[in-house]
Amino acid sequence: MEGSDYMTVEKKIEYISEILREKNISPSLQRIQIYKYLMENHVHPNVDMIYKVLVKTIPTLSKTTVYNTLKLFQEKGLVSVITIEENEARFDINTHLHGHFKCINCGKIFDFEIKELKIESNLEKENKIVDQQLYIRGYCKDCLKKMEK
Amino acid sequence: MEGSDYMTVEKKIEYISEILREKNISPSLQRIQIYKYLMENHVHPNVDMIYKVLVKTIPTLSKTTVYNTLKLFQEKGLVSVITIEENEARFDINTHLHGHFKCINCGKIFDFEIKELKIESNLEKENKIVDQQLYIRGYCKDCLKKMEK
DNA sequence: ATCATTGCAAACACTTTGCATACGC
DNA sequence: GCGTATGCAAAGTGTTTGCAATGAT
Repeated sequence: MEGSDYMTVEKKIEYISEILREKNISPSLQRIQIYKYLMENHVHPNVDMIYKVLVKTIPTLSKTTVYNTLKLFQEKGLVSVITIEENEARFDINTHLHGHFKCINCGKIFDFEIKELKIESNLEKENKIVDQQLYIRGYCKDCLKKMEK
Repeated sequence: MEGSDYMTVEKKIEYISEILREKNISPSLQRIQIYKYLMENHVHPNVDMIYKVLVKTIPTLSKTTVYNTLKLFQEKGLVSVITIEENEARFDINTHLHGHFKCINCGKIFDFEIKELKIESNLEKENKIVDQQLYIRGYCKDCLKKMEK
């Protein structure tokens, strides 16, 4: 729901609280703010990025809480973990299926659209799919231009 | 080339040496054995699994060498890194595009076939793709059966 | 008062780095 | 003999764990 951009802060907090309650998560300040950050910043942040931004408004915040909360969100299907980086987890609010491209030169990660994806029909029938991720690694447009010079 | 299953050890070593030389990698004992292991064991091993098996035949082997070698192979496009696990890298000989399913209950990882995949045409035109990975996380057939009971 | 949540500090595990030793042409 | 490859030990880094303090009902 992208209409959330136009909500007042209070309405947004109530909206997020409701999402959390639906998943049986009690809406604490920390949890609301972490969800709000992910909702407003589709930048595939890692734990440190989330922590550094939120600790400014919640000075007592600890990284453990960020870890705990993201793990909880993940278990409840609210966020998906992007493991395209080899050394750290990144997080994204669960939206429709889309791919992630990572530039192996500048490190940038961006989304791309998946138009069609067909896999073995048995896989979907026999197993229970929780999460799908398509990763592409390579050199991005901008880096290719710089390399030509 | 699956005919490699029927090769004598000597022929296989010569075959691997040639693959390495083509990529400007001097075929040392360690490098050959690591490549051979990946060629014969499509089990998406992590560094430790490779190390523990090979140290039996190469007692002086160190994990650093396994790390170095896999990084080199990766740079030269001989192996692809599977980052479906959140805490460790796994490795696979580069073959045709296929997906990896990871059971979030038992931890098993297995391959599946991708029948069709269409992404934004601009992505392929404008950027240079080096590696593609499709990951699906969920509950596998066997674990679902056990859960029913 | 009780149970859940938070957060500090220490422990863990995978990976990288620095540097000395050994190897190969 | 000289450049490359190897491997040990130490350091680095993201993440988890144990447990005490805090907060909510």
